[in-house]
Amino acid sequence: MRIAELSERAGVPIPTIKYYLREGILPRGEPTGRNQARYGAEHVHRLRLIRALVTVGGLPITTVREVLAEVAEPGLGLHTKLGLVMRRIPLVGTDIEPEEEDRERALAFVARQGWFFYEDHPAMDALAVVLAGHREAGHPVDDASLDRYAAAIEQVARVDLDRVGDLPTSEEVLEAAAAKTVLGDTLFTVLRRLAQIDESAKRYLDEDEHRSARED
Amino acid sequence: MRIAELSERAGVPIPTIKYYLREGILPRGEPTGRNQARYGAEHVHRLRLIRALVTVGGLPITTVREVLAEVAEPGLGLHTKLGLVMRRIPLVGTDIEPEEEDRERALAFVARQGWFFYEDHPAMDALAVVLAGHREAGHPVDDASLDRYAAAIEQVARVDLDRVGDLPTSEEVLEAAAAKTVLGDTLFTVLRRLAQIDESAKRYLDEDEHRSARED
DNA sequence: CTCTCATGGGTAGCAACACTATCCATAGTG
DNA sequence: CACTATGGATAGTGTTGCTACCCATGAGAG
Repeated sequence: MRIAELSERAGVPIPTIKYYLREGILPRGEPTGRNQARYGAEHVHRLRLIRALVTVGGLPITTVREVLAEVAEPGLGLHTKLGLVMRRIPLVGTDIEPEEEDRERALAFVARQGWFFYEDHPAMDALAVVLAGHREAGHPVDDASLDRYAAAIEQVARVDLDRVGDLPTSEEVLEAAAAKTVLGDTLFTVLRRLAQIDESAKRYLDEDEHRSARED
Repeated sequence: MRIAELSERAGVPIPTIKYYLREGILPRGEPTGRNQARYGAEHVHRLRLIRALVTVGGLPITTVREVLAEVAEPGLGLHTKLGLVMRRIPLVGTDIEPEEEDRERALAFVARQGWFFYEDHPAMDALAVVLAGHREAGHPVDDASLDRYAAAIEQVARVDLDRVGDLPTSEEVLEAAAAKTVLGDTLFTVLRRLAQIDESAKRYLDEDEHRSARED
């Protein structure tokens, strides 16, 4: 197919497709002449993936390029490779500089959970930054809450990894992992909000009704 | 204190403070003359809160204004008010239009969990959008995974609401809830990444080591 | 009281980001 | 053979979150 059909099928405007081609996040089609190229189903799939990562996952274009390039790069074991892909996905817009105190809490936390971790992993930095952010905002997180979160999150990570492993090629595993991580972050945020609504309703809804009854 | 000291204590440059004043997300100081005003500790606190919401939570400035304005607005019961504050916090950059199928799955999901919900709540739309995103990206989420996520998230929401309720004034409760929701989204993402690393290590690290041993 | 520098307030400018629009030589198509 | 579509490049646009500059006024040092 040519660009018009690709645009049609993926639901992405032609100028945007050209932009992605320029940026190297969508591979060029197979050239069939000086100014013609043929695109395939994999281009449609890639475009839809990019759109989802950008709009739903909120990933910057440059990161999409890095992540997809890393996925395509062959070699190494699955855990190692997965780790490399994950490192590309940004976690926090660093501007807040964590104190030593925050870094120590981050380390103590993972140690307390008995989690396997790398001391210099960006996610560890990010944890320190987030703890610092809470503290600076005047709403610090206490260790007890952190530990209760951790117990729940372990379940989540188990689900995350469960279905991914049995895909045929390691490139498919990596793409699925990247997509499910990025989109899963958003999914997760949404589910948390829904669960909060439920929890808040269970705790305070009666109260509110009594209150508005009193106000009548 | 005057602006220089405020800037110093909050760690925010003077031009940025002026910008926040213009945008109405930082209240004006008490005027002491035609071009003088006095700022207090509450301004320092507010500035730090704004910085955390923007840099760690990734909230747009306009949303910060809306959220803080909503928190300051008095009246109504706590659940109702909390709901109004939460509605201000954006969940997804809508560009993907969910299919009927996605909306139905979203509704079926909350019904299956027995969660209290509002059919037209932005979080319900967001869930449909996220499900659509996964599907369009070629990595749909199955109901079984969704349900397992839900079980874990219920725990999280319980922790979220546990410590907030016993603050003295309802404005404090609301600010805390808003801050912990926004910053908590980021915290959560980071914890998930750390838990994924642990889970991936537990599953694949041995494999990787054997593999690199074979490659020696 | 005067000199100097800081302040509040406003307007304009800037860098990054994610597209869009325009242009042009060439290809495919009726 | 006319005429639209294509690939490729270069330039422009709108939004966001600041940053720089300007100016009249005010505070504080000497």
